[in-house]
Amino acid sequence: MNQVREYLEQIVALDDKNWEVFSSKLKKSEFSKKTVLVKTGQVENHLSFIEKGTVRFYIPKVENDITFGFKFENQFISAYDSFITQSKSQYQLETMTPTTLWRLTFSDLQDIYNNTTVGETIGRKVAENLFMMKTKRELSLLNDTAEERYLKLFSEQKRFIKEIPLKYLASYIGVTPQALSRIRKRIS
Amino acid sequence: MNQVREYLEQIVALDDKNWEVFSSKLKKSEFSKKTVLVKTGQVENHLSFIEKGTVRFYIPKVENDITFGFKFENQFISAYDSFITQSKSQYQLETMTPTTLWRLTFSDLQDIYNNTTVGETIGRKVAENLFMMKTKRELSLLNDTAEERYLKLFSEQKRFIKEIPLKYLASYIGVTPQALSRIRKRIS
DNA sequence: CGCCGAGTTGAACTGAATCAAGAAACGTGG
DNA sequence: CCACGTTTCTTGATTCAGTTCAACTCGGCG
Repeated sequence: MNQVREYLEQIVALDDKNWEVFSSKLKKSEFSKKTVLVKTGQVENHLSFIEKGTVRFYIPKVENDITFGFKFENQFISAYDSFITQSKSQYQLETMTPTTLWRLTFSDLQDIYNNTTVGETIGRKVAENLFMMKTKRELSLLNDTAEERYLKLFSEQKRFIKEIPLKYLASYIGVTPQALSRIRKRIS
Repeated sequence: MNQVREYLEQIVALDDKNWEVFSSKLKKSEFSKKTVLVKTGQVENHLSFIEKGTVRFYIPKVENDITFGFKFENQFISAYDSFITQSKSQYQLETMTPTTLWRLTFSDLQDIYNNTTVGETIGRKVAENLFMMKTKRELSLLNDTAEERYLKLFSEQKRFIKEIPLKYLASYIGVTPQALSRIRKRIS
């Protein structure tokens, strides 16, 4: 739980009273590998902080899923569009390893927004960060080759990337598994 | 200015007192066609609402710019990452037509965050919306063909798209102008 | 009127998709 | 803990969408 506080304090000053409200809502949950946390068509009801584990974001497809994100320990996860609009999710979240989460429900979060002085600020800054990351990603998809995206990913997240199956990485980069296999061969 | 209030009221309930604080900061500016509003390397100091006009988001390149967005009347614009982090912008904004903006500076916005009850909520919801739009775009870039992206754009923004030069649309869709020219020919 | 940028069209080339088959790794039950 | 079956990864051959280079047309505006 300290990990959560540390994370939040990077974003905004957090006194004990605010943290008290926030932390009183957090519930710890453990999930085994390959657990689907949010299914398409369901409404996301959680904002979760990963204490330990890896989570994949994807649109399920008969043949190959479209994987568009990975999150690791010390990051927040959610099918955030579904969560904030409380409408059906278009994509799924699934654990890739045994995973420990600290979770907040939608109504918990509304309470925090209403009963803390910093809740809205945290919410805003989190959304701003998400937006900036997506902007970076958009430009990478428009601008970089598949090979460049792979190399970037590798240099930024080496530790985790090595543990992710090639077929998911391929989809994230925007190519087929065969193509990524050949890219790897070429650059090694 | 009423347009701004109407826009904000779609996001959050806004009483006269809050609106008073907000609107007292707004300054109207007019720009001629092809004016660069933010240059790469500069820090964005404005959050602006388009009363009238069209603005293009792009990374300037010697040969072909990378155009990654268009905004039209009744939308907010900003090199938002630069604005919120107050660091150098990686991209530029440029008017494509004569444009009228209602503008807020960074410090104006901080005042609003501090002196209104709804400022932070608006900030959060705006960021959340930006995030959702980028998510949609990311999935389109991963999932759709260039042709599908063109058709979607066309069906969503027909009115404006017809006025945008092909070479910018091509870049936005992720292909060369020649390729888009052929796509158009094929589907017409 | 002439020029220049924007758009179109053609031809050759290329990176990645697709189809296919075999090798390696993985997990599950006996 | 091994054996089998399934999934993942690799490699090859073919196809295809889009790039690149180049030439030509069109329309605006200086």
